[in-house]
Formats: sequence, structure tokens, C-alpha cells
Amino acid sequence: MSRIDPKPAGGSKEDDEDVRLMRLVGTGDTHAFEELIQRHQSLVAGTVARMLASNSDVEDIAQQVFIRVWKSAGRYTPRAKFTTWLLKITRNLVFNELRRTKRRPQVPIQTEPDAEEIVLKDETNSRPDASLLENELQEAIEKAITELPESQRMALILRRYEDLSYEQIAEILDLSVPAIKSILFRARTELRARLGKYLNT
DNA sequence: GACGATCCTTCAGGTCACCT
DNA sequence: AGGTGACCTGAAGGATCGTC
Repeated sequence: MSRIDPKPAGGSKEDDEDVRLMRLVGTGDTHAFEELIQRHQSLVAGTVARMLASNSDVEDIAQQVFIRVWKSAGRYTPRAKFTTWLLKITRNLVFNELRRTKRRPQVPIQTEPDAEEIVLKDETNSRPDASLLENELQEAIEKAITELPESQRMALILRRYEDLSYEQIAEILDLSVPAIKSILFRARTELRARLGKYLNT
């Protein structure tokens, strides 16, 4: 079993509310638990979906995440942002699932058109066949991301889609901040290489 | 030819220094 | 804080060689 060991928290109002709810959950307050689920289920489900990209498993794993939150609530100490702790649990369960099934995501992940601006050229929209190219590019981006190694994919997702800081990503993935920088750099390099034909046209 | 041991190459991950 | 590149390290796989 993976260790959950949050570090000192920042302390926004959102965080404070999460901590308050977690303390109530720790006493067995089911209403607080329901509220906590409502507040974060889209974050968890979204992250699982992007990481796992298998619609059939997303709900199941998201459910497991909150079951683990419920079980751990009594021992929870707010030493990190609640969402960091929550995403660490999510990451552990997703990695377990990926290792259990020994597979890569099989269904393209959902990406916003502007989400991977790192590999898009501004000129794309000005071309006559822009929409066709955009669709093709979109598919290529999705495919390229799903083919990245687990750690690169997870770091990229947490950075681009969840907008987490390097420190938070490092905490969630159990790595140093420089390691995260390196992983993200390689992920972007890999994406550029895979999407080179779109960049060079 | 089959095998095991050793060496070499490649690649991903990590750290550090530096830049923006 | 975030991004980049050089460099180091370790693991994995392939190539080579010696022995049977």
C-alpha cells in the first residue's frame, strides 16, 4: 500500500473548507462526505479519465478514490493542500489499474483545442483547410499523449489540465521538482517530435 | 549449433545550473 | 515559478565471444 504523507499546506479558503469537511468525515459524518464528493468528483473523474482513458473504468476508480478518502479520513492530517492529497490517491489507484491491466489508454482522451498550445501553430486557423487539419491534428495530439510513458502523461495532465504547480505535481508523483521539470520537458519534446509534420507545414 | 557470460549501446529518469 | 539543456546513472536489450 502506498504511503500518503502530505506536506505543509498553503491555506486558501477552499483548502480550509476541505479540511473542515475532512475532519467531519473523520468523525463519520456522511453529509460532509457527500459534500466533499460533490466538490471534487469532477476533478477526480476528469483526472482518471485523462489518465486511463477507458470510460468503463473511470467511474469505478473515482468511486474507489472516495472510498479510500473515507477510510483514511480518521488519519488525515492537513499537511498539504487537500486536492494534492486527493490526486495522490487518484494517481496511486490509476497506476495500480494500469499495472494490473498492463495496458495503455485505448480510447482517445478528451482534450480542449487550446490545451496543447505547446505544439500548435498559430497559423493553423488561417489556412483554407483549417478545420480538416484541426481535426486531424486533434486526433494526432490525443494519440501522442496516450502513447507517452505513464509518468510523462500524468505530469502533463496534472500541469495542463488541472493547472497544478510543479511542487504539487512533484508531491503527487513522489518525485522532486527538478524531476518534474525534466519529465515535462521530455514529454513536450516527444510531442513535438510526434507532431512534427503539423509543426513544419 | 546451443548455451551462457560479458561487453556495448540505447534510452528513460534524475540532478544541477542557468535563463526568462 | 517555470522552462531548458548538459550531464550522469541505471536498466534493458542486442551483439559478440568463448565453451561445450
